[in-house]
Amino acid sequence: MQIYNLLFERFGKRYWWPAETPFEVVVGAILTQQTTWTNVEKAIRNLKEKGFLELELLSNANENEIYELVRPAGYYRQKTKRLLGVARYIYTNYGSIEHMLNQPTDKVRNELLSLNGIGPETADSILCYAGNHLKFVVDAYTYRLCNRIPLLQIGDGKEHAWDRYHKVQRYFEENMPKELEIYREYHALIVECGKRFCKTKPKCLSENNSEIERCPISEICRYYDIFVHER
DNA sequence: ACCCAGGTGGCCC
DNA sequence: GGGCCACATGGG
Repeated sequence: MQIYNLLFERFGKRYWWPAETPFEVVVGAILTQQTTWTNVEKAIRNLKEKGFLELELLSNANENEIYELVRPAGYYRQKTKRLLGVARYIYTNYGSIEHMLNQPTDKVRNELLSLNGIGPETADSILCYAGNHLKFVVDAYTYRLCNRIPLLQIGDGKEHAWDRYHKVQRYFEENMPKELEIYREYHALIVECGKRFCKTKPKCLSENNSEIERCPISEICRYYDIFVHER
């Protein structure tokens, strides 16, 4: 939790997830896969203008009328299909995302995971930010943080991706308060820190010294008396 | 002209 | 059950 505090002091409250409704979280979670949020915002804006952030309308939509709206978010054909598939599932089985989320965590999670286009990170994002479920979201930045501190050496490879995901998730969940606000802010703080300092080339651990001084990961390492060297 | 982004699923051996 | 690869746009 010292890590959380250090990140919080540095970046402050993030107010995640940036969305007006739970269903918008679902849409955003799918669109943001392997894509920058600024591109996702454009697609969300397009969908919102046409009213497609409303479940019934989206689930009755045709792929061809969605393609162009989703295009700025990249992978637009694939994401359109996934969006429609998920919307149709929720609409026909529950009528609303809130109704679907109003069930035990594990049941919703397994159901989400069975849908095409929803893997562990997307499922947990929906549970944590659209619902009120205590599920910590793990992403690429979380792995990098674990590796670089080093907190939980986990590697960067794609092998055993699911095992690795749940290993990291369990580690965080076992070591943090069971509070929704902390779950939400912590992941958001890791993303913010990652966007600035944890690119694939570890800027914070190399190049100029002023960046090293300003990098919270360096502070964290200093706090834990871990010697950080070039890698 | 590269490289990368808040992943996921499918196919091949 | 791994190890690759397609998916695609926009910004640094």
